[in-house]
Amino acid sequence: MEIDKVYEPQRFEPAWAQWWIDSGIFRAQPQNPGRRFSLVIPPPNVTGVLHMGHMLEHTEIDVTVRWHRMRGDNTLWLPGTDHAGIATQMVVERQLSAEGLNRRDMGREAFEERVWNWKYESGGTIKKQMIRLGASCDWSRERFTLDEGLSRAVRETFVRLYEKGLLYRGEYIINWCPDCHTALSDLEVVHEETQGSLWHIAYPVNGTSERLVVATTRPETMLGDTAVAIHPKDPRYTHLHGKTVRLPLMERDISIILDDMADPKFGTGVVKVTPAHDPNDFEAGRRHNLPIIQVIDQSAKMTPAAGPYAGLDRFEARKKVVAALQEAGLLVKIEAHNLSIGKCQRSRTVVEPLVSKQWFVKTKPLAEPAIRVVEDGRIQFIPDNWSKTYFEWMYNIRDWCISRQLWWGHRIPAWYCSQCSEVTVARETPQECAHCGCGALTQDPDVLDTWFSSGLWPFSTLGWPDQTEDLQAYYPTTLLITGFDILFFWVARMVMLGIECMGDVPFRQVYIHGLVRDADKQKMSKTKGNVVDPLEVTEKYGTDAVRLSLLLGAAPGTDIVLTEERMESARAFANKMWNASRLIFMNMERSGVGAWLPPASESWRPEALPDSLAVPLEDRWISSRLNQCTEQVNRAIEQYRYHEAAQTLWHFFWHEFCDWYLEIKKLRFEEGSGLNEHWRNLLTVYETFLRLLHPVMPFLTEELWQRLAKGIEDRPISIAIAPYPQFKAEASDDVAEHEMSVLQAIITTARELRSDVKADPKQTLDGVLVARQAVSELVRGQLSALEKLSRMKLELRFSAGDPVEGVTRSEAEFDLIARVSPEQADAQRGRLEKEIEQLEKVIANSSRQLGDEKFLSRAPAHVVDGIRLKLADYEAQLSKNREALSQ
RNA sequence: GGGCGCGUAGCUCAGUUGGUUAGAGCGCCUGCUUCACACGCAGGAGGUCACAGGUUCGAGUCCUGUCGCGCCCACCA
Repeated sequence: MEIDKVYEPQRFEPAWAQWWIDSGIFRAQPQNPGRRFSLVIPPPNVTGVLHMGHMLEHTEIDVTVRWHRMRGDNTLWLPGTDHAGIATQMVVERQLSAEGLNRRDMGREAFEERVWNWKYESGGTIKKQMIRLGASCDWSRERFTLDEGLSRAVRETFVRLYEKGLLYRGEYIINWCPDCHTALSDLEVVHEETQGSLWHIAYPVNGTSERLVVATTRPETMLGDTAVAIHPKDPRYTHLHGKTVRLPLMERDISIILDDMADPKFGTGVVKVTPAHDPNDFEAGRRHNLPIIQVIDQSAKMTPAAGPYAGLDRFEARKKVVAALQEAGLLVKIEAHNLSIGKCQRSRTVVEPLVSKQWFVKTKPLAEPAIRVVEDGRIQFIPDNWSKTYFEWMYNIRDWCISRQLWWGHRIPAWYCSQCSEVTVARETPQECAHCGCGALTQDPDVLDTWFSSGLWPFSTLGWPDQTEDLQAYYPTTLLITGFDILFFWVARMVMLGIECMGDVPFRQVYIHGLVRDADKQKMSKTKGNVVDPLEVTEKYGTDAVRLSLLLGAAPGTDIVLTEERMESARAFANKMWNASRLIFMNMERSGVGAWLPPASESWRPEALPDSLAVPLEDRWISSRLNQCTEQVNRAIEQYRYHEAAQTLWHFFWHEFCDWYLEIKKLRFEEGSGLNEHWRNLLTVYETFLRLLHPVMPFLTEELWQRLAKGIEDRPISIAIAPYPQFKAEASDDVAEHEMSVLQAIITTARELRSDVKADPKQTLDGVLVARQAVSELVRGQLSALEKLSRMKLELRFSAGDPVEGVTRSEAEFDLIARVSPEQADAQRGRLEKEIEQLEKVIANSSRQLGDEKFLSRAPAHVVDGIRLKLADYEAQLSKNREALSQ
């Protein structure tokens, strides 16, 4: 059989496997309990995978499940959100394939350049310019969206919310990005701590000689001031209430208002009020019916209302304003001041609060039931503390600005009548105004926030608003796995919209995994350049190895550190898997064992050898261990403790199956008796383990399983649809586990002994094994295995007998004596002394506890008994060691 | 300002309801190319679990405080 000595994933992982590191184990489960945790990997005929945006754009490799389904065109489709980036990439990928190219061959940079060019050519920039010129735009933007079904769902939702009065269009102050030329939701604004200044400006009070000094971080906005505010109880200023001040530079009289917004302890206690350019001031303006004067426009240039400063950039205007104030002697002082300024998440431009007409969702009525379902436990967060974060946000939620002035996205299904100015909201393009009946309708040029449509994902992907079979079967789904970075953006909105549109929660549990971070624990980001490219590392280490290292790091509540070292060690495990399999396959060939699979539905209880009717100890042992492993893995997966599952699998295979079981089986094959039964037992365990490991390493296990099962008819087409191993109480074998642990102890002791006396590795040592009565049968039966694995020629005794020259090591069940020269024996003393020291320590510890009345009376019996037993062990061993040392 | 979390071996981290000599991977040291695997095998060193109190028969684990670090949210001009 030709199998490479070193694991080379490229040889058997299909090209699309590289896209596949983040699913399989993590999936939403259909409600049908019979199909719980059926593992899915794509059948062999799948030729391409379109992946979620986070892989391509953000390159945060989150270990995420996404419910997916097959499309008729042989493409595995992971329905994601409708980010324009994905849509664009999909279009470009199609173009490439028409040209006989693919993105992997052309490399990441070339591909991204091409994506960018296409975006550019297709109108992104043109649209921007058109907006700047004030032209209307009639682009059919929906051509960029992924799915007509989703567009329908979006329109349906919009209309429903509108009809229920949960949507409104209003003039409010919103976050505006002057570079992207669009409104942003609060969440899309990132705050950055910046060193700024606090300018103190004097406003002369009319009719007095007094001046009110205001403190501001944005002096240029003073051009749009329509009031100054003082605290109603601030004794310094209350006498000025009712008077007006003269707004410097603009020479406009504005009123003095009383408002809580002015904090007497901050600055001078006087606040300038610019309703057009500050959210706080906007609210204050509403309260006091102040006029709104917009002095900065959508491109962050000063408007004609700014008088002499019109046309200037806002930062330029700031300098000029400050200079003019200085000249007028109205600039009292400038203080250094740290403030956090809002920047656009996408373009990093400083956000300008602007008053404009936008669509908003009333979120309070949506948030209330969304809070309740988490309180009631109908949705459960894992780890649970995320629900606190969720509540925190939900309780303080503010209305959600959903209109965007971007060139892609779902267009808002609202039309404005040029006759009566009323709004018509409709699922399909209306022919006439719903209010006056005229036909002069213009559709709202804006599109919806991408998270609006993303929030519909749990049911829009299932065919909603149609009542499809999918919807019946899969909504609500059981589990969502995601990163906390989109808890508010996405998860919270799915919950709100799911309850609103479907009347039920979209999922029962939300598993929040950590973010993947680099070796320095930094969040991966393109700008930092610390991105681990999944394509590169899967190419280098293999998909399964990358996946395994992600899983090993995926402890709940912690971030996942992805380093080359971890991936190397995961690859080493894959290689171990590969080579152990090689050993098995080569020996199968040698023994003339053909393809073979155990009956999948049956227990893996090992079979007896015909000659003795005895079941080989190693088979009973490994079966019991595998059963334990199965239980632990199943439980770990159920509890989302993936790192534990992966580690358990690792330990079982490497340190039990390979280190002990295969080593013993190799000896059996040398002996050459009862081969069929040995094979049957070995392959049963091996095959079961492949199935157990499959969700963690889908490709490797599929490959090995297919080789094992080659030529067998009437079997599952893939390991993926073979049943997942389950714990079987009757498969536990405590006797075998104990007996095996004795054998392991003897062999380990022998190896330590060899090492201590610096025995030549090639030399077989002579020795005596004194076994206690309880294990006499065992060691007699397993003598040849003991001798080979310990490289000792052992004389078996069941009582001390004649004294033996050499070094002695003792355990509860046996003494092991190696015949060595006195010089070699001396080398052993160090270990004995150290062991004695340790034993004395733990004995003192245990004795102290057992002598403590309070401990005896209050500790549970099993703890006390456990310590008693241990103490007896320690003492026995201590005396043996002292004896050995005194020889 | 509010909220969440972290500090355990040189490094990266596990440690489930408090209980018997605190674990893993990587790295390090010694020996070994033994015909599955040097991406390996065998053996080994290395931790007063950030610090200080408290609860308890018993604390890495629970409570309080201190120090150090990280993240999220927030309209202090």
